[in-house]
Amino acid sequence: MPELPEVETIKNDLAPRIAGLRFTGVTLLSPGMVRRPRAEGLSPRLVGQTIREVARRGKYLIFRLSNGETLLLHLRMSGSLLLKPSPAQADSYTRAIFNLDNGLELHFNDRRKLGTIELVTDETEVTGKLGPEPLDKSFTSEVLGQRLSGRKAPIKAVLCDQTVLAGIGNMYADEALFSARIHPLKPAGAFSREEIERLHRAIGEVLKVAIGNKGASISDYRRPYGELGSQQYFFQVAHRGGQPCPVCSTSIRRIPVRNRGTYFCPRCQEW
DNA sequence: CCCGGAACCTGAAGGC
DNA sequence: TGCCTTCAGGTTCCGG
Repeated sequence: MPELPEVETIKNDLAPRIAGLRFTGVTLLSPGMVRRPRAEGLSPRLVGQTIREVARRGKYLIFRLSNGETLLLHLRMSGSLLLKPSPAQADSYTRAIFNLDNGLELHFNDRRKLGTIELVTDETEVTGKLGPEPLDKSFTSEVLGQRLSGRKAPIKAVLCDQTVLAGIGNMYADEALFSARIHPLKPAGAFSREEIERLHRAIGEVLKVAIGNKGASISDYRRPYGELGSQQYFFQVAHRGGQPCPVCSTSIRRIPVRNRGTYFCPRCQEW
């Protein structure tokens, strides 16, 4: 599942290969994934535009275009972006093909069709409600404390709320909470300053390590040339239910939080 | 505003 | 072998 480290890896892989290229065609195999404009309106507005810049905000992959407009892709749970030499064979999960003027094709593959494609004049129409970027210098532990204050929902759920903090999802929320030794069900607004500082540090470290490992290929995630990430081999608790905690060897538990599989060590993360 | 649950979507995995 | 159910989890919507 692509979260911040996976999208960051895709951005880093794609940017040097496609920045400066021009879109020469778009084929929509699952038009329903286009949120705006209407699917028929996408191609006329996109074709002919040059990619000025490839960026990331939260879990959105952003293509800033020469005419000032912005193409935003979201991979949701099962999406991937593959860069292939043209003509490339679409497979059964290919939902959109973007042709580029140097003969490359960008394939948006998505088993479950939950990914989204948006082309907008003002990208804040899409990203405006996102919380801070967790790796920005301006994201301090004070900011984290302020964002959590007053909230009674489980910290795990609040960490996954993109309007609170952008880019963290199920896997990295579990990893950050383990690293900070915080129980996932504790109310988000009830932490001491020391616990918030621990959580803040854990979020930064977990994300940076995962980016260094090029993301986690738990299910469908692939890098643009089809390579896997390696972060899945280094997870401490995520997707490791029943296995021993790497710190204390207690069996890692899996509980539902907001209907999401949540992994934690009941000893290291005592209530 | 905040919270929790359902819905979206479809292939993979597991039970019988 | 095959049918059926459950699971996966990012986001949005809805009711309380």
